[in-house]
Amino acid sequence: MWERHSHRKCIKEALGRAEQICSKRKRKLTPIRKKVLELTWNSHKPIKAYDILAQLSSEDFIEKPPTVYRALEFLLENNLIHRIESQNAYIGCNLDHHGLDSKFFICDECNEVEELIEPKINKALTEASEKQGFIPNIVNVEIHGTCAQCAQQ
Amino acid sequence: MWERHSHRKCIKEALGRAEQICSKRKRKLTPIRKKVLELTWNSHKPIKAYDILAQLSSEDFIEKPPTVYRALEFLLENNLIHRIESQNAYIGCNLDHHGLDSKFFICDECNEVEELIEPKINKALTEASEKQGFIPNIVNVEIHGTCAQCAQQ
DNA sequence: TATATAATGTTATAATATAACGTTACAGAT
DNA sequence: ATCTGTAACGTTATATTATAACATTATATA
Repeated sequence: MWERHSHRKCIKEALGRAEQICSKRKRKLTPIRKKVLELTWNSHKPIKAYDILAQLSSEDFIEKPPTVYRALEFLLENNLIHRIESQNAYIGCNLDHHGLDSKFFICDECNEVEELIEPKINKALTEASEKQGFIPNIVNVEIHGTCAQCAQQ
Repeated sequence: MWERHSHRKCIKEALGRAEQICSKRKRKLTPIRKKVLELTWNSHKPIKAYDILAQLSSEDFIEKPPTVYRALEFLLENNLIHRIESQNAYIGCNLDHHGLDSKFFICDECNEVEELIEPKINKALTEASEKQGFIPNIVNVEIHGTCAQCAQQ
């Protein structure tokens, strides 16, 4: 899926967008937060909290779990990253979320994750909720399987 | 949602169904597995592995983590329970799954969980997958919000 | 009965995450 | 410019969730 894209540009865009969002919301994208965000963009694969920790340690950042979890919390709150629940891992987000919903294709072969926006899925979810009288707040959809790239091989 | 149902009957049905499924598949529903399954049915709220452990200890069962996790693994494999990923918790399942997909309404007020089967959601998910060339295997949908019961209050 | 496999027992430890409290940085009020 | 409150970060400790690895026991069936 991603093998030909310019990933450097990808990271740069993500960071630029993060700066914008934070300044709009008057939140600070501090060096630590920025670094953690960068690490979630190192690839299109989810990264684990303790792997982030290890990477920070190898640079001149402080290396205690709370540092990482606080940065992750901040980034999650601002929709700059998401948590892949089925993997206890985190991944950068570059989409505009209307609501608090996210949906992922997770390839079990190469472990790449692609986030998608698909109004038809949202519509089906909303309708099902209404049918139950359930008022949805946060929706998370994780679809595990094989990506197009890996399926070809 | 559930306040008026006969929960004893609910558990009994779940256990009966589990016996059937296991015998059909030639898998053994041993005392430990049965007990763990029962505990996931104690309420319609997800239960944590270490809470199961605590309950087992208070009876005459052995009380080590692997015991519980093995039982959970067996029950998961046979679709007798599901894992609520956003809570690291487990809940009994009484539905027939055609594929490896599950969808939950999770009430953030009372913590009750309702599993649903909704072909329209599956259709939307399948179509989105096809559009990407993604071959889905396991699908998990967790919808957090407020249930009808709690919304009324 | 022999034997292979499944299930369980047991010890230890890995992996993930948070509590609690102290210190520093910084924005806005005076 | 200083005061002051809040946000951010540092630090220690510990809680929570899960698995590895190997020993023992139970069970089915050849």
